[in-house]
Amino acid sequence: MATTRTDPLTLEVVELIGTVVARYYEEYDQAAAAHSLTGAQARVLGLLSLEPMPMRRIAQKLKCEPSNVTGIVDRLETRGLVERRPDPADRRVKLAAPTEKGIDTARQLRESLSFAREPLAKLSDTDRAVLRDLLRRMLGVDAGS
Amino acid sequence: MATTRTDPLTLEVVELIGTVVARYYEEYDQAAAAHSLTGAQARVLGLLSLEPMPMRRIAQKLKCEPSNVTGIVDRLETRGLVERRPDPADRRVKLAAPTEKGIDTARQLRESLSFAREPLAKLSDTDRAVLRDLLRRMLGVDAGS
DNA sequence: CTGAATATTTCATGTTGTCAAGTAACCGGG
DNA sequence: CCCGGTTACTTGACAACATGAAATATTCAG
Repeated sequence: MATTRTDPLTLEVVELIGTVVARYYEEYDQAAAAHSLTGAQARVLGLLSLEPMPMRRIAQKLKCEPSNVTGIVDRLETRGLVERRPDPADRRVKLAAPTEKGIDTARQLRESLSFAREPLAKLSDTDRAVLRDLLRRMLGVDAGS
Repeated sequence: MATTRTDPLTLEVVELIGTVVARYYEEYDQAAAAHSLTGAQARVLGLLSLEPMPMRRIAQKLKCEPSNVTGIVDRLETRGLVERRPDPADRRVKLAAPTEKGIDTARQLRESLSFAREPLAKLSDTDRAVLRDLLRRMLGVDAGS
């Protein structure tokens, strides 16, 4: 622990990761803003474009209160990007699902996210594989995932 | 660009980085919350603990409007963590500087940020050096920085 | 000295976030 | 069947964060 604070290598890596995080958010918000969406709205729309899901689960994914999701989905619904459907299996549940327009917007969003291109383009395939392995180990992800 | 969307290796790396970003923010907010600070407040306090600076510059660092910074510094000032000082060189400018209590809080915050320890501890020194080099190249940072 | 530019604040407004309370629906044991 | 506990979602009140426009004070160039 004393090591952690004083080790310059670790400090630099942490700082670099901080820079990556900042750039990631910056690009994400920019891409969202280009569609007049906030970051939170873009994130929810992205989630739903993979698979419609109950409000509850959106809150779990976003790590926030369900009441918060109500508002975000409200705004997406007002803009015609998302709709609420009843869950045939449980009438308490409302499934949020993207409309066609929502799916299209989500696709454009994904494509305009230059993060995947810009910084990673500077690395060779081998480099990327090494980076992947390091990140996996760092995050404790098993290779199968 | 078609490459970017279809290359599974790149996609996985982007996803891993997304996970890193999420975990980074999660830990940051947790550490801040432990001191009853919001993420934004902790970030500003961290900035100022390195060096007092004008409101304007805080806004530039945070990439937000100066009027926003007014509120955040207001709240930090109310809690006695930060104070506004006149800039002797320019009477328009107000320098935000941490109080002793603020410096102490910032130090505790830095130390409680386990991100540096937890995930990176899983890597050897050699691994960390490789990771550092990859991130540097990815971000286009010159080694001297 | 005058007028443009800069630093900060204030105000109005909208989004995100929490928490507590309310409504509707499920589900188990009697 | 029905009753109590749980779950899903919404609503309302409130704080923080974010933007933009307008106001104030100061600097600076001409």
